[in-house]
Amino acid sequence: MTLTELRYIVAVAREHHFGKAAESCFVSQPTLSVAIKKLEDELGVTLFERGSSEVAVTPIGEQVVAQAQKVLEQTGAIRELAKQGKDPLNGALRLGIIYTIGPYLLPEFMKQMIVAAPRMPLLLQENFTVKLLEMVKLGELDAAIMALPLPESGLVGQPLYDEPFVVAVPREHPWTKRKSIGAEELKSETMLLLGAGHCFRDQVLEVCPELLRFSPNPGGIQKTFEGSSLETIRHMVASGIGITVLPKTSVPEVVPRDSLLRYVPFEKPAPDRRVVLVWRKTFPRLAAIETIRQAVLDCELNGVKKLALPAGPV
Amino acid sequence: MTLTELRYIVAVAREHHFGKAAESCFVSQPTLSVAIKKLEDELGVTLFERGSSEVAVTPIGEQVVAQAQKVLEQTGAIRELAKQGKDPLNGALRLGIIYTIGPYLLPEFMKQMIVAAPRMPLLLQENFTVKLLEMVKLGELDAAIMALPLPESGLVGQPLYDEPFVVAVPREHPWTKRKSIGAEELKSETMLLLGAGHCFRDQVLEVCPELLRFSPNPGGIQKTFEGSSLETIRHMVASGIGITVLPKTSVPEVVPRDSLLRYVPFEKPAPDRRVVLVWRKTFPRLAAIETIRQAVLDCELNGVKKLALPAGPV
DNA sequence: GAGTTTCGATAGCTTGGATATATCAGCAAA
DNA sequence: TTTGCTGATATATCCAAGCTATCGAAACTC
Repeated sequence: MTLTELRYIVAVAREHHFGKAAESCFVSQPTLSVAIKKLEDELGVTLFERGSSEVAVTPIGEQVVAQAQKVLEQTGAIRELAKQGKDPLNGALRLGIIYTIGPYLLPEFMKQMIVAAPRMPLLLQENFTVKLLEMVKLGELDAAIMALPLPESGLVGQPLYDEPFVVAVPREHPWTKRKSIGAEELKSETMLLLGAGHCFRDQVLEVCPELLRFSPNPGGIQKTFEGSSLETIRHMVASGIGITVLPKTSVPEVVPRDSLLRYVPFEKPAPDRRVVLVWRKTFPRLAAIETIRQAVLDCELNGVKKLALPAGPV
Repeated sequence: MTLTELRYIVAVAREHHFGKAAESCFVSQPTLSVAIKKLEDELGVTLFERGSSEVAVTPIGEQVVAQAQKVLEQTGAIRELAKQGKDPLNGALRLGIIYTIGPYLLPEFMKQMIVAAPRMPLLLQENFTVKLLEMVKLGELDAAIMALPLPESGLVGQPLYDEPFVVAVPREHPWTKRKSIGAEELKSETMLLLGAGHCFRDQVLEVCPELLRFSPNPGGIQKTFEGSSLETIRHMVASGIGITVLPKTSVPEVVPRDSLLRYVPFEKPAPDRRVVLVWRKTFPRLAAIETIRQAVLDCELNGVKKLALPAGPV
């Protein structure tokens, strides 16, 4: 049984005439006759009673034709589904993002995406880098935004932007007078850090490895706060416990006069981190990926360097 | 799009593995891969995301596969329909029968049919020969039982039995003493006949053409009763208006003592009529036709000669 | 890290079936 | 009897579905 044969019998039932049915199917009359014979043989029933100058549909033929029409309608529905699903920018996309980027990138990013891909709702999830990588790999997420460096993952990624680090100090801190800070100076201060798992913690330690020498001494110069976020760290800095390092995108463009914090850049070349978009190499909706990348690049981001580098394995 | 391709994608969605899906479809893996590629190209969407050591179904793929399953179920329903409709003795059959046979054949015939083809209900219709022939020809009936001779009809028929005629007279009629009657003697009596359209009327006139010479004289020896039936004629004979000729099957096997009628056979060779079963040459349920014929032959019919002659054009 | 295994994609070939044209056979009307 | 219409049949052609063999990438093993 083939869909073509079903189309043929529906046409004959409609036209009551093999020749006209063949014409309406854009095939020759013998083609249609043979095909219907084949179907009748396969089903073991006579669908049409061929009389001279008239073709009658047998009772069983009526039933089969009606069912064939249903089948054809349902195949039409498949095409319809495909047509609607054809647009890669149509349908939800599951996007992961790390904790230290999400709160600062998403507000503007979502505005861009709603314009760029109004029919692609985003299912967002904040998590740690390693967890996001795993979820992308398992197909639980379609893509994720995170920062380098990444462990070997078998995924592909594309750089989005480089984001410098800045030092955040209390309003009364002596460094508020400074134009810039050297990385090695951090070790002389009480440094508040995110808990293990946050990649940003590791990135900061990378900038000033000497901080590690005092770890894991909770009463020492370096303090680690598990389960915390950059915002809670920021509040702690405001209270005068210590200082911290923040990614530039988390710092407001204009710091209000009454803010309890002040931000001081690093000496050039300022340490930074590279933010990338990663996805499975096999993910089929590449246009969706590109739209996300473009939406990020279109965001007004405080002091970052947008990148136009090719995608590659990460 | 083909049903085979739909089977393939359903298998892949089920197995999450091209090789196993191919195996379950009894084809080679390349065959299945190529077929799915072809369907994806035709629909313009990616149905499966081929990763290393796992195959994921895309969101649109999920929808398409679900719809494909519906289609396959519905095609299964076609096969099911065909299987049930395969038996020619399954499903109603529309049978016509002439007025002068129906009341006498049907009681026993229906008993036979219920045994021979319990799943083939009969839609019965009594009418005149010419009307029945027309309806069979137009496909409004599937078959009909009637008596020869027939006008050229383009149908095929098969003899069932030969039925002798008998003379019916009032109980007090002098012919009740006779062993047999000659056809030419009828013209001396007041003859009651069915109205025009009843073939039996013509068959009786054929037996004794001299009756026609007095027609259409309503006050004469021959009386015609339009809209009547053999039973009403019989009652009129009982009342003594005249005599009539009846087919043997309408005469009870044993005539009750208190009957107002008596039946006298014709001289040998007794005039008779041939009862046949007719159908369209193209009618596909030949087994149903044969079952009907056999059921008639199995009937206990009063003094008829069953026939075993081949079918032929009538 | 080299070798092995797994899995889907690709290449090349074979064959069956779907299609076409040409023709036939049956039937009805002229 | 002829003519025209209908679906069936014969034969040829060609595409596509199928196969085997092989590749390339990735993952696993030792």
